Amino acid sequence: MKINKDMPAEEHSGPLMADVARLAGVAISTVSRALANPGRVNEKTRAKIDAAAKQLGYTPNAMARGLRVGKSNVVMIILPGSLYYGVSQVIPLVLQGINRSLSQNGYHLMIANLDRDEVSERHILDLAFGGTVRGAIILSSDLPVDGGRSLKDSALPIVSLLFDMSHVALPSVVTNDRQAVRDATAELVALGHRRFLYLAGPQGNYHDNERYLGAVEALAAAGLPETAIVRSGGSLDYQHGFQIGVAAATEFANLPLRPTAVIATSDDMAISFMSCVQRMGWKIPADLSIVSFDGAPVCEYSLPPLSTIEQPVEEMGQMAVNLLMERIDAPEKGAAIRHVIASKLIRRESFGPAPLEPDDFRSVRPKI
Amino acid sequence: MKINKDMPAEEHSGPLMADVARLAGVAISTVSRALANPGRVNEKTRAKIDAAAKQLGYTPNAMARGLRVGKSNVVMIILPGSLYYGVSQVIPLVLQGINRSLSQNGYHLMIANLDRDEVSERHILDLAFGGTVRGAIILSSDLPVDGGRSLKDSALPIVSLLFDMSHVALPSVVTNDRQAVRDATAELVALGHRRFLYLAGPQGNYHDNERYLGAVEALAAAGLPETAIVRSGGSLDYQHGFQIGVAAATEFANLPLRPTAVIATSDDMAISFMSCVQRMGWKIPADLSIVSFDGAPVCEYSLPPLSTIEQPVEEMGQMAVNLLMERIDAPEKGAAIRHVIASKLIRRESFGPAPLEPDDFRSVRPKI
DNA sequence: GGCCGTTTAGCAAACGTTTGCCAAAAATCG
DNA sequence: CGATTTTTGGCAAACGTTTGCTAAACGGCC
Repeated sequence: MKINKDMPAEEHSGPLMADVARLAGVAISTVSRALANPGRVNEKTRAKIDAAAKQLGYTPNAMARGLRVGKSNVVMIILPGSLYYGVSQVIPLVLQGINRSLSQNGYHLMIANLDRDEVSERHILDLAFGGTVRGAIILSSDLPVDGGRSLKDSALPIVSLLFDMSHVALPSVVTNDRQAVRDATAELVALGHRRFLYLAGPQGNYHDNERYLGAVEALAAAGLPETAIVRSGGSLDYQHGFQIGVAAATEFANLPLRPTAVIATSDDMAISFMSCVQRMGWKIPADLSIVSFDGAPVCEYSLPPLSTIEQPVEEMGQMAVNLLMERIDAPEKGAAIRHVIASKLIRRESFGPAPLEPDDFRSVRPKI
Repeated sequence: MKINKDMPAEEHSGPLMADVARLAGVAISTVSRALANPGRVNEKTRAKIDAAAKQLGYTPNAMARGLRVGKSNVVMIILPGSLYYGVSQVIPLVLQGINRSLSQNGYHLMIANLDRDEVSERHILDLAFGGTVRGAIILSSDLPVDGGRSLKDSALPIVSLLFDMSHVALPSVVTNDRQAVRDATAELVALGHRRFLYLAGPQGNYHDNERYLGAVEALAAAGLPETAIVRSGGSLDYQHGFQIGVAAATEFANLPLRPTAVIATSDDMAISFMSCVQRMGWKIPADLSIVSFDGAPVCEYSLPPLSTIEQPVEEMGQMAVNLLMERIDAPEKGAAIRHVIASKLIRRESFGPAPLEPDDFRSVRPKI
């Protein structure tokens, strides 16, 4: 007779492996082996066990297995906090791509939001150090820290997506931002543009630096002075990119020497910028060419359709997962590799030749 | 002497509760009580334990705890599959809202994609029956099923978000779609509109029915015939809503009796529709009024700004989480309640009086 | 029938917690 | 100061798997 000294799981619903074993007339260990290690067990018994399992609707308890083998089958994605500055348009695609790849590898996806508060950082570290997750994909340039613990110190395999974190030893999947902007800017120069406006994202953002540098390099290569480009935005105070575009529009309107081409760090800000300046009376692309970043589907349907430098996020997500899987299988293998995926400029109508400059272009302002 | 017969966790990184206990000079059980049950332990010992834990960087193993107590602290969100038909714009907001609420309750968020394939359904059921998740929030109208097992049969607390699933005993958080469309349509009627186009989402979608009925009811109330509204779209073949809008635009152009007002099931399709018809030469809102659904931030920056019926998704997510928490705490309490949250029409420029009808309106077609 | 090679049964020890129960200590009271 | 009540600490058994080991069962072969 069994003495029930403690009473933990009063509501433990499902069938156990022991039930399957009983029904199939085999030992528990055989069931375990049949379900996990193929080949370790006779095909006939295996079929019997499978049938029994199906009949009972048996599902192995993931926590028990995880505890025993010391591994989980969950990967977390750490999203930048409060949030999604420019990339809100593209987040669902990222998630979908990553989730699909993980599924194929038998993993599940957990979301962690890196808000700027202590609680969220603690939660992330609890997941990392508490054995809940097996690996992480991070979409932010700073790693969470909380009282002594730091993600960096964890043994957790991590790969960085969109941001280049190879300098802190994280394998990173990025696009060739700088190159892409350089090319796009060069094209704009070839189209006659001589004055540029750059819409920046959050201060110090990795992409910002890269992209801005790309533009600057292209100007230098064309023999244009550095003053040919004006940088706008760069505040962290905005909830999302749209607001940056709105602010930039008024800034644009007040510039004494108005640029004829705009390069935006994200589609969000380009869309709102474009909307505002058009309502102020400028024509796109007649007065102003615009090109932005991310390749959000909605760009195709703005007025005019927005040229954007597409980040192939699905492909990138897949690659990030692959890298993570490698890291999981062989933790020490390979130092931080930077994988660069080519982004490509999708040319749409927002992109055209520079307007002819009237002699008094300084005072030119369209009538509404 | 300890015999090491099996060798499971070769790489077990972190400190254990036993280490904390040793460092603090107390028993393991005391540590456990100190960390979990406040008040069950002397304040002084507690401080000692906290210090020791922090010094070691100790994080409790979630799987061990979960196994012992028979509960996890993970909730999954089941997203409609291949996917995000119309709501892609709004998914990040939903996720963020839900994640924030869950965090406050000490839960983590796991993503499950309900693609239409067997693998994804199996994964979801593994999560549900394998004890990995403690509850689920579902954004789809059909529940996953896989060989014998069905989500419906699981003891898992589930709440439905956006879709009314109260008829299958799931607490549901929805907006008053029908009412909102009825009101919006009535307003359009009052503005002189007499012919409507309705852009539908995937066939049989709950929202579609509701919203379409709302429009029909408004027409009936105004004494207009049912033929006053034309229904377009409704195919499942499109990857996302944008394509529905494009297809609807050509359909619109070919209608002999052109509608003067358009009601779209999602912002996505409204945006692409609007873009297309404007490029064909129609003026919005002069020739055509448009109103859509979801309240995506981007609507504010379309040209013209798009009127949209906002679904307060953050609030809805929060409510869904609250309902789920109730269900978790008291599984049998309360049958399937339907919580209706008011959506509100955000009136923007895409919404205006009906154009004056020339006598030969049948042949009217703007010149480009 | 004896021998050998596969399979499977059975056992038991983990994995790292939580928790009921009892003993010990501390606090309170007469 | 001893007795009684309250609080706190420690022991050990679970939670549901996996896995190494040994021994037994089974089948085929000479």
